[in-house]
Amino acid sequence: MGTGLTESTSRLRADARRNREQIIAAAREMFLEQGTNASLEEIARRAGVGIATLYRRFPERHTLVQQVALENMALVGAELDRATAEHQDAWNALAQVIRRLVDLRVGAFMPVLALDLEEDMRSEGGVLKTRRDQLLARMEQLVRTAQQEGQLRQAITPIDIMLGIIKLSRPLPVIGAELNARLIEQQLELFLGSLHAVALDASEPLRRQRLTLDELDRYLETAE
Amino acid sequence: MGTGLTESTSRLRADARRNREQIIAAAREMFLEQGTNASLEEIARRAGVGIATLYRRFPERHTLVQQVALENMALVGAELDRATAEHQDAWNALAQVIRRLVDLRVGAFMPVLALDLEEDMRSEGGVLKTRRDQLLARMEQLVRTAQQEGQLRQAITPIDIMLGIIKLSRPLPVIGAELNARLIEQQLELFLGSLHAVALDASEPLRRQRLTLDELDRYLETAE
Amino acid sequence: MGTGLTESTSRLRADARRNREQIIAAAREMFLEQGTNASLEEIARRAGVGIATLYRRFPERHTLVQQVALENMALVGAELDRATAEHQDAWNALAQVIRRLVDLRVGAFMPVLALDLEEDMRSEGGVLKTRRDQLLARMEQLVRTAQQEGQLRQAITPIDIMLGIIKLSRPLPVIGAELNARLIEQQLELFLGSLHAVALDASEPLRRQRLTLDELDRYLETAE
Amino acid sequence: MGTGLTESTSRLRADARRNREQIIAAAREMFLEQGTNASLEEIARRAGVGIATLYRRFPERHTLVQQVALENMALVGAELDRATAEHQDAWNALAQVIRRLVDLRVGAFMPVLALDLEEDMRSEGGVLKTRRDQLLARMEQLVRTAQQEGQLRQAITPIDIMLGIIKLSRPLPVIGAELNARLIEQQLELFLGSLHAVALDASEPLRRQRLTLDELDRYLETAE
DNA sequence: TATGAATGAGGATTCATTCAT
DNA sequence: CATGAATGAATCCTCATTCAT
Repeated sequence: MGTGLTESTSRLRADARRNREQIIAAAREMFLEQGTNASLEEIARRAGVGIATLYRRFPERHTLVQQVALENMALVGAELDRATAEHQDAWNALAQVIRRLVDLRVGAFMPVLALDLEEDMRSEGGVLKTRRDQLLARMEQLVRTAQQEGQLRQAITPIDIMLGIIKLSRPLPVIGAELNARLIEQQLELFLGSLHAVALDASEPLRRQRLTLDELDRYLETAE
Repeated sequence: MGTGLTESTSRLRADARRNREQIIAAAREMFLEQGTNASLEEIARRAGVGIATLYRRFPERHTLVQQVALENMALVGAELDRATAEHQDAWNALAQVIRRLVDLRVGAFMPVLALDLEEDMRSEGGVLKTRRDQLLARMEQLVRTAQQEGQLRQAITPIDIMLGIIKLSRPLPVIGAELNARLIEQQLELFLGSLHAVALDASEPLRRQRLTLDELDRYLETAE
Repeated sequence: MGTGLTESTSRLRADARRNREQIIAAAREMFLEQGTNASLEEIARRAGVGIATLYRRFPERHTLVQQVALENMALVGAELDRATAEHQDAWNALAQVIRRLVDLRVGAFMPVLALDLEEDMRSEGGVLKTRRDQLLARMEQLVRTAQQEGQLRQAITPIDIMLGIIKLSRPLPVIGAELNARLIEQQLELFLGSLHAVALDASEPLRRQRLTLDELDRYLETAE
Repeated sequence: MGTGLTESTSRLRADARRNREQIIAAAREMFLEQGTNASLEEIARRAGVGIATLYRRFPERHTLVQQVALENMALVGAELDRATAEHQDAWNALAQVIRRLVDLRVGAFMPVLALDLEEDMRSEGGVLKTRRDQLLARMEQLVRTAQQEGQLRQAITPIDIMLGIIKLSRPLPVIGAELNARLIEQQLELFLGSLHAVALDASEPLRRQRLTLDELDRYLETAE
């Protein structure tokens, strides 16, 4: 319920808060395009603020990455609530949450794994770690239930799921956010299929739009 | 057969050839550790040559990446031969080839996708493109056959497979080559499972060693 | 008496005066540790006020340096009174004043020399210059008398004395205030000896604690 | 004799060596004017080379400071030889060496004391430390002998001498090299006087040109 | 009046890339 | 051919200083 970092935020001056939000928005974009090593100066430029303003809010690159991740996690938390409310069975709830985590690219903001404890533990009471562990705990719960339901393959571990999310989320360099989005969508259902335990009919279609080679080429040409 | 870049190579002086090989070996290492944006100067250093020597052989970073990829592809070509020779059924041959491509991290050297046509077409007669298309053609053949066999899900396209290979191959930054190897291995069988059409028993184990959270943490601690 | 800056000070609101004093205290500390180029923001932080508050009181770094020096000078003025009251002979009075000036590090706050006339003349009626000239005048008086007494070497000028004080007072960077204090003490008596005219017995001890190499090393190790 | 760093230098390409020398010359100037934290970019500019060239030769600021100090020390070593050859008595030899050390501003290049062991020990086999210790050893020898001769005050330690040299050598900021030179000269003889054990006649003049207040003011005005 | 916010400028440092030997 | 030298451009980061609340 909105504790922690988010609170201190609400005491900012109006203009400062707007700046903060613009920076985070720009950062999310850039990180998704170029990875978390994207140029901070470029982020500031896109956000329409001076570089020093960015540094005032986020003294280290790490802090900025964290905040973006945190905001995403908050969203995911809400989605978890919704997914469990909307779905009777654990498998469908789990699948929906995975889709959300991938859509928000949460994994893209955890370069040294979602499991990179080191930095997080130090920083401000480990808020990020705490949040992530809450998510993980709920996910583990879903995993176990889904396996009891017989819908999730027994061999799957939460690590598999986090890793899959991270690998899916990481953007390929150079090709731009749009194509990356298309590619991620392309692979997502495949990944979900690899988790699902139900007997697959060889001919069963994937729940997605098919990406053709032609379409791919068209993206690459415009990206150039 | 054997056209293109490889040929000109054989006309190099003995020492020049040795240099070339050392550079490529060093580059492969560095690219796997740090991605294809790794410092060229550092590559030259590891190879034991001057930076200018590297530039003489590989006038652009792109050229170097290509060469590493090419060498890998040659190996994969051979593996394709072997796989089809060794396996009666297309599915098992395909699976073996995918394993090889991932093991060699071919995808890691295709930052702008294996499908990045643009640069390749310009460069020296598009050797890379040609080679890749040969591989793709053979792979498409396998895909179709495996689907006729009823072993490969109908919905799968060659693009899915290439994308999967690329995403699997890309190393996560910072955590080192060793842990990356472990993680890739971890996900590989999962990916193969997502392709396979056979009815899965929910309890069927994956063909792999399970990575535990503890083990993961141990890696991260030493990496630090 | 009591003209200039000091007066306007007394008209400040109570809290404003407290702020002013805290800033000056923090500034003295920082200047002694890091020189007069120390970060103003850090000074404000130590003083517990906002940076803008500091700027309101001291629109330029120069002003702040001046004020610290001025406060010190006031103290020294009082010491001059006391020294001449307590000592019959000019030499001992002079020596005591020099000790006080060094102890208060007056010289450390005169980066462009106590003799830097330029800035001072412009600033608020040259208060600093006036005060300093008063001190210098009294010191010159002492110098002349001490020379007539035959206790101070004839060749010595007030400039020598001011210079000596300044050079002694300036802290060496990086090594911290404590070791600097020790080193200054170490050299002070040596300096006084260089002024004194009395025939020195080669074996006469200096009035000070001897600093050994070992002790010095210990300081440096902890400072690290 | 000429071992260590100096040698590797001689294998540089002709133009590279010239650059190196220009950088060191510019650095010496700047360090004397502004201290060892002077802007490296400005040094490169004055030396007429690009900033990266400076970094190639001197990867850390520390290295550059060291080299300047080393070159000075080599000169001082030679002077030590000459001083002991030219002077029968230890006192006069010692005094001459002190004058040389101050003239070359050796102390100005030892911000954390000539005794700053830490950094030096790490760097390239501690060449600087070795050199300095050689000088110190010879100086200690002179100190002892001069005390036995009855010319040097018993209470004086080598630390006193090094400290004096350092404090004398450190330039006052802002006022430029020329005035600093004048001021140092002004105080040098005073310092030597503080060491000497002979009975001083109160009226004995110092061996130096007297600096008047008027002259000082003239310097400051032009410096502005 | 007191404050935090915002900003630009300047310095450090690293690389890709071209040149001279 | 092989090399090391030189360079500029880009980024990170810190401060002094001014503005808006």
